[in-house]
Amino acid sequence: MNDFTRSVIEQIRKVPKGKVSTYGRIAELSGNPRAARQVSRILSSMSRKYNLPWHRIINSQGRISLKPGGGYEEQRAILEAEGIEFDLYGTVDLKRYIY
DNA sequence: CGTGTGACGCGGG
DNA sequence: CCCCGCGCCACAC
Repeated sequence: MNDFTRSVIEQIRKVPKGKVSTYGRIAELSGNPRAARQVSRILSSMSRKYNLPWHRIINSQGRISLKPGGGYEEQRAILEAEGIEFDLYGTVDLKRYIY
């Protein structure tokens, strides 16, 4: 595992319950602003093993990136259980919930 | 070693 | 808001 990956795991773990962050933001904090895609890949392949709060990472538009039937419902349910509110378009107010 | 694939992001229509 | 294109990048074939 490289330094970037280690940093991504560390940064994701810092996002507190009731807050969210974005793939791009985690990538920035980890030293590579252009690696948002890698962050998403790390989440999908290592969330279990490294016990990551994967559900707290959404896209830059404030929307869940998983597809309906592909995890969307689960992620949304967990976030709502943590107090995150979604508008009728499935968008969360990043100004309010970003970490 | 090319080619296709995303849990991405940004701009534009 | 939706849909596209383009750039980006590790990874599976």
